[in-house]
Amino acid sequence: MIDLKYLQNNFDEASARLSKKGVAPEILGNLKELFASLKDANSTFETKRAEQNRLSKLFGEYKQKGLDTNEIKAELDSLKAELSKLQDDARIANEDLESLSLVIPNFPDENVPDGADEDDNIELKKVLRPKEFGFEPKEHWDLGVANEWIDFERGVKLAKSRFSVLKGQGARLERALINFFLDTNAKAGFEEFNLPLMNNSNMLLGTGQLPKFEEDLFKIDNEDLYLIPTAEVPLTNLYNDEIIDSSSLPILMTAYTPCFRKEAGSAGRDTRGMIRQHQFDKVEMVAIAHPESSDEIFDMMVENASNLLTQLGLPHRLVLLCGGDLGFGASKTVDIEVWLPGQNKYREISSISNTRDFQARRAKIRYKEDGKNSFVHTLNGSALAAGRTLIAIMENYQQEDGTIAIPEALKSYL
RNA sequence: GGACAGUUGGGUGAGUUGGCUGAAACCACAUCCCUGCUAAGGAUGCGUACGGGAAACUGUACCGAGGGUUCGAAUCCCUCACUGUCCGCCA
Repeated sequence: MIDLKYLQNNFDEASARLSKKGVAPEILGNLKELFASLKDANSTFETKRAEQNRLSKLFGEYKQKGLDTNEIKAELDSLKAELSKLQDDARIANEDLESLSLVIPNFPDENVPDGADEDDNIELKKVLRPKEFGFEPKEHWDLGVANEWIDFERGVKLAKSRFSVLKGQGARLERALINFFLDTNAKAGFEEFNLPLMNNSNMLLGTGQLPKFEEDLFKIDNEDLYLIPTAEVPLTNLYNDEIIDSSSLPILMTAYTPCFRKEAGSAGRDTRGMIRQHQFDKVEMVAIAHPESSDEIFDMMVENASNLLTQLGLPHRLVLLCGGDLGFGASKTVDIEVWLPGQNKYREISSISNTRDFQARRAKIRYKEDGKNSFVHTLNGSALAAGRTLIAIMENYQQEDGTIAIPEALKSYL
């Protein structure tokens, strides 16, 4: 959630910043008005309520002393009627404000480039050079089936399309990757967690998946529970509604979880292969940071994720997302894209974002410093998406005879 | 799934014949004093959010959530959620 006081006091600046994300100024104008009318409604209500409290107390005292209370009673009766309406007004104003403010995206950082979509993203750097194959490199779905690492048909039989089965060496390799990621993250200072894979709606609201993106989530029938689309949700919300002593910051966390996504808006995209699945394995990093150090931690997280690919010998590049491609809650995002020789292109394998205080406001995560409470900054990033890393290994380490070599860094894990 | 009990501030835990309790007491924590040796004693402070005020301070809301009764509810009533214990079932 954006800072509504800031919006109110710096409207032009705020709306210029949000236009980068394609938010129309009129919508922000509405938001500002709703905020003003909530304050109005509250203050009217509070004044009357104070009066009621005062008279009510007096009423009690009169009763005790056996004085005549008729006059006070009459006043209180009329106040009561008034208050019930004022309270409704305030409640409605609050609901209106909330329903709009929760679907307004976060401000992009100043240095986020303008742009509409991924074509306007900026490549920051390339790491490792794609190797030359002396033959035509195959795509992972061919390699996966030929080596009996992936069984697409049976995945569909068990569930539906966009589900697959890993088997034998493929399954072992993915498990090795997960362990390698977790161990490496731990060395970088991230504490490991094992988390509920279903979270309630308030948690999804906290990290920003709800209310706007409900159609992307798998919901459990008759329960206030959703399958998590990323470990960012439970990790960040570990501190939901908590106040952290500033001396404990930053808090660095990592977790392996399966992730579940409906991919509602992706019909027809990546239908073949294992790139875009309803369920996939991912190791996530989350940081809860002091606002002053969140940029530094962001860079460290990008470095850490990139380093994982480097250790695996996988060529990749870092991309700074433009305003139009930036996610709902992010103020800044660097994507890491791994080279897939079979597809002959770079594909996203990690996305590291600083949401600044956007999620912290929704999830009420604060830190206490010198007796004062302020919102923390929250950051998240994949390190890494295990399924896509497996794909990258298959395509980059394929050999002319169709078999797949094992990266040196993983050998101790197999 | 069945039965009973419970849900109060960072923790333990009073308050359940409705108003003097946003909340005792104790612990923890912070600052200070005393004192001195790895202890003890004393003083003060110490929930969150929003609003007013330069500040001191002050108004409103919050005692699991929502609704009701009442001039007034942590305290009475209803619904729901969660937790604990016992039983059943189970990896």
